[in-house]
Amino acid sequence: MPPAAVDDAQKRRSRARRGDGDRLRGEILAAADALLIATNDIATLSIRAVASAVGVTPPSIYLHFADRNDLLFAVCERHAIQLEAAMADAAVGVDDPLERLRLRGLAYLHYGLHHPEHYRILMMSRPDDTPDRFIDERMADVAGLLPVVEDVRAAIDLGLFPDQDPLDAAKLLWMMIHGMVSLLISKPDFPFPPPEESYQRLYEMLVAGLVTPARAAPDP
Amino acid sequence: MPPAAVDDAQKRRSRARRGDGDRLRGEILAAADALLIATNDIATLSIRAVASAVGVTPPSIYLHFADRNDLLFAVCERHAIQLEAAMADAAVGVDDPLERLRLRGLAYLHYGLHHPEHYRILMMSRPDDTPDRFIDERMADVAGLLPVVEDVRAAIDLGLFPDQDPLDAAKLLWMMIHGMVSLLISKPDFPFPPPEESYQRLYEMLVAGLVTPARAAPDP
DNA sequence: TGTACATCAGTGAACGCGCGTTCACTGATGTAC
DNA sequence: TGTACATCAGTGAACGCGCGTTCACTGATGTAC
Repeated sequence: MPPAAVDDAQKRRSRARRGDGDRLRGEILAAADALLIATNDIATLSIRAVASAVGVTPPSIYLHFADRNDLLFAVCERHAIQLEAAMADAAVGVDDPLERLRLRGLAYLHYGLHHPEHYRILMMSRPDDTPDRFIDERMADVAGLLPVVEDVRAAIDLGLFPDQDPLDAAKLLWMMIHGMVSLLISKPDFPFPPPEESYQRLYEMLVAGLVTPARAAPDP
Repeated sequence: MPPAAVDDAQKRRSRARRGDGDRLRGEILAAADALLIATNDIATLSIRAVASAVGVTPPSIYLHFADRNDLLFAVCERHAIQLEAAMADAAVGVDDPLERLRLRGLAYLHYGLHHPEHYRILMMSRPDDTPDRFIDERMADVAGLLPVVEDVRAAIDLGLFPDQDPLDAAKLLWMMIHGMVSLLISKPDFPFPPPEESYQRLYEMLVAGLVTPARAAPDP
């Protein structure tokens, strides 16, 4: 006789034990994530689709999430954490602040390209589609902005960058890498150069300036 | 007695004359545009909503557009032309290629900020939401990229820029200004510096480089 | 050890909605004679 | 100038769909005695 408690998850999940009412919550989030990766379309993340992927009826979702928006919010949270982690890992063991910045940006680029729909939700949603309060307080972390600010500050302290507001500089860097990621995502058929190449050129442009030194810093 | 042919447009439009079957088409596009500006949400651009705004029944739309996607495509076309015109006007009468580039970018920024939903459709849509074939052939013009390429080429010829592929450089510039516009649109509550200020700093960064000259071009 | 009861994770059916699209049609406008 | 007819811009009603959400419920799990 088959063990009844095995989570077969294919057609009908086993009922949660009294204690772990939160088990379903985790499964819902995982299913939503998988669905998002599979379809690459946030519109397919309907309550019904998620419920069916988990093997549960739609009303069950409401046991764990107030409404669809709340579910999407939770999914956002996961991705934000993933992106932050990727950016944090990228700079581990590297001392040069300039190189740290380059690597963080590269990690950001890769995250966006490998999780386009996640990135789209996080960074490209219509503001009113984003769950309430997600932007204001969370956004600075979401973008992984704080470590970048630290790197910029370190670069200034070392005399690598001219003196400037590190936070403003970090925001500007965010804008630029976001431009690259979001355009590559939205226009996949446009003949952009390979992402790594574009990134390298962006980096060089920023470091050296676009204009030939003769004009940038005229010799007296 | 009131003239019967007056287009009262409020409740029931007068029937088009035999010749100008295309009259309705123009009215549909205008209404779609107005609706988009008013609601700032492409989702409200349903066949029904547009028809009702024009004062016509939904099936009438199909007399002029194959389907909803086709209508959205036509709306895109309008906006693309607007954006191109704004960028073209911006550089009129200016000789310095660097200044031309700066002004074109500024016009792009302003267009995006003043028509966020138009910009969103043009540049931030999920690729499969964009009407077929709009991207590939049209996109280079849509972004107003060709004039930018010319300016970059001129800058190179004058020795202002180091020798490089002008088209690739233009694509990179596009990415950067797009990053600014799209992030400002998507995160209106995030404490970015004022757009003009960010733009000025971006421009300076590009021209002079982010890194202090000492490191960028070490003196022998 | 055995029974009555409370808990609460998950169900099944239904609601009302707005949507894109279709179809057979109507009736004013214009044309041929 | 007058009448029969063709054209075709626009209509009205309906289709089938998937959606978010609600409600009263069921029945296995755990607890009290």
